[in-house]
Amino acid sequence: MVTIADVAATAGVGAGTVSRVLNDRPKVSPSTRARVLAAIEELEYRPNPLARGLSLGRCQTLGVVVPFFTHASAVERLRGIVAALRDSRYDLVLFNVESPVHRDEHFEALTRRDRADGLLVLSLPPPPDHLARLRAAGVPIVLVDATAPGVPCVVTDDVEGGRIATRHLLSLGHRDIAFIGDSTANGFGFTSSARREEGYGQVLRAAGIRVRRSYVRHGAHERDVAARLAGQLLRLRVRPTAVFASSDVQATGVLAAARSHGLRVPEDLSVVGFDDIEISAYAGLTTVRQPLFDSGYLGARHLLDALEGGTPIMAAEHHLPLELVVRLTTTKPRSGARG
Amino acid sequence: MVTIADVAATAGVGAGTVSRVLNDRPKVSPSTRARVLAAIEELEYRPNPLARGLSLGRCQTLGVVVPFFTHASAVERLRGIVAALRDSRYDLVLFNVESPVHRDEHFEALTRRDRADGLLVLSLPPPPDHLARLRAAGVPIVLVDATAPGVPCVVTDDVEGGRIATRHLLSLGHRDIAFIGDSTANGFGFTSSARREEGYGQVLRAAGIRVRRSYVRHGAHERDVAARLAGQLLRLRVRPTAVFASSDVQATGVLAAARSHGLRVPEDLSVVGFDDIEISAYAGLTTVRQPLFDSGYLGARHLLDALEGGTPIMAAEHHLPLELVVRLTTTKPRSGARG
DNA sequence: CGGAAGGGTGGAACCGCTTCCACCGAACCG
DNA sequence: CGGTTCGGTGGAAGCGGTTCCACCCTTCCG
Repeated sequence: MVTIADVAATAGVGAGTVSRVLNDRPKVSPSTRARVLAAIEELEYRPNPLARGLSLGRCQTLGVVVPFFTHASAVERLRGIVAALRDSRYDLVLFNVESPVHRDEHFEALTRRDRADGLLVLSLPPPPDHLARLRAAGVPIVLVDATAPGVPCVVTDDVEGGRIATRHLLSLGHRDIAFIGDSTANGFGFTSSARREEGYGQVLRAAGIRVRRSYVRHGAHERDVAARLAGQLLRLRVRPTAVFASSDVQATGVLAAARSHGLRVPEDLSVVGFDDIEISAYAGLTTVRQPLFDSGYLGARHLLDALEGGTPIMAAEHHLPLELVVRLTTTKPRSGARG
Repeated sequence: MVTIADVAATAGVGAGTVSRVLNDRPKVSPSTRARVLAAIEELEYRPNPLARGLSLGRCQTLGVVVPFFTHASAVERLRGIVAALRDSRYDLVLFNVESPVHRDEHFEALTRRDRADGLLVLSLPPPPDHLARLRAAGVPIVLVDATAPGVPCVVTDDVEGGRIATRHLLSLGHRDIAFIGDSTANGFGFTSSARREEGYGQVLRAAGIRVRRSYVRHGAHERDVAARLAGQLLRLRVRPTAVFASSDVQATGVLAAARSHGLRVPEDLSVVGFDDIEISAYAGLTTVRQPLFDSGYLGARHLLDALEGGTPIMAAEHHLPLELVVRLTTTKPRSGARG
């Protein structure tokens, strides 16, 4: 393995000079620089990132903590992150989280600059104690789809998103609108679903519609679970004419349930999702679109800027817009659908 | 930042002793060990992975090179890899590839033990020159869904998969069976699709059916592209009664095309896919299932064993089984469908 | 009872890089 | 023309670990 000393010897200079050339520092004469570059070329020298990292106190690595990274929305956010990192010198290290224990282990490990130079956390509010330690250790951190006091984040207005979806159904004439969202006791502190539900409730109440307990169902963020919950809704005496699911994955579960109950969508049941993941266009799903790719991209750029600019990261909230995408799963309720 | 020297001072021992305790080496008396552990506890000491890596010549990192990591099949394989790494000490560094240049850059960077201790390459046959350099540098490598001479790999029999799908359609009574696969000139050397096509051709010829040129279409591995190609097929004078798509993503494109041409599936058109990704069950797609999760898991385990056992990795081929999953998109052709 | 053997230990050297400091020589100034 | 200044450079120190070697102190054996 060829080292900086070999290059120095070949070029007939000192190691320090080679280092200066490598890092584009001034104070190297053009002729020396050329000689060093020639030696690097000749020996096919590549700096050892570990040694560099040890010396510099950083490791050219960005940690991404992401719960259930195989979920379509997480993948799309990751895509944005990868795109942002594409032209940087940073590698992406993936920390998947599938349980709170899991999450704590990762945060534990990442509470030091030597594991990752910066942290991108998706959809997961870091526990306060970890956050405090991260701050103390000076590890820059950006949250995407989550918030914490004093931490920069990229978010959308989930409450407003809930309002948008519900207003859409309301404006079509629906009054019996159900909601399917994540378990409130998910152990991670995910809040998106609850906030969307909040918007749903606000709009209904503003329209003078009581939010029935039986119309609001919670379960794990999975298609099958959502399908089961939807099945329960569809068997109620007063069946809802529309369902707002707090994610597209759950919405497709609702579609499956409707199908297996012999109900046509949208004639018998309108369905609105949230996210606009790739499958949604294919499924013709009406949904509230949030810019998933952009959220990852912006979060990563924000982190990179802080890292490269050396400025302490600003605790700003970056808000991304939401947009109703009307496709084929929503329409007016049939007259007399009730009862 | 607390270092090994701090721990040594606190415990009243030398740095070497602390290191021995950390690495569970013998030749440390129980009492000394206890004292060191107490000091570690007290100071909340965590070894610096960079320093450790520099000294040891490895970095506790596994590189995963994956083209288009957002594709559902890649995500599922990644899930297997992450699961296998879960209880190891290795971090996962993701190298996404979206162009051959891209690929070469990554391989270039990874041709040294200091970037990753081992390499997992998905669906991508490494170019021979890179392979030679990797081998020279002693970087263990395992291929998943790809092969290269002398490199261990985890694969399925794609030719057989093509046969399975085509036999299924044939046994239902179809004779006009089209194929939609990846571009042959994809620049990456992907071969899965071509091998599935090979199996398709073998079965047809064995049944005495000529493979029509017009029934075989190639394009980028995307739903929309597949939908466009399927549209071309559906407008042919002699319309095929069945389509075998070389992946489920492409199969869903075919489904979309059928829908927009007013054709019912499976009555008017049977469709078989390949992979059995998550969406396939939802879409009711008949497909050839390959164990994606397992492929990632096994590949990673294989690599970890080699890394931890220190044994030079065996250049074995690990074959994973294929299985026909019949759902709702295939049935007998309507009599007189031809013409 | 002296010497060999060997467990237990401290500390120096080393991994490959960055950076600081000392130093050299040329240019510039009074 | 001697003394600053400053661009350019070599080399040592340091980053935080691991490992090797030397050494000490028992223990055991002849």
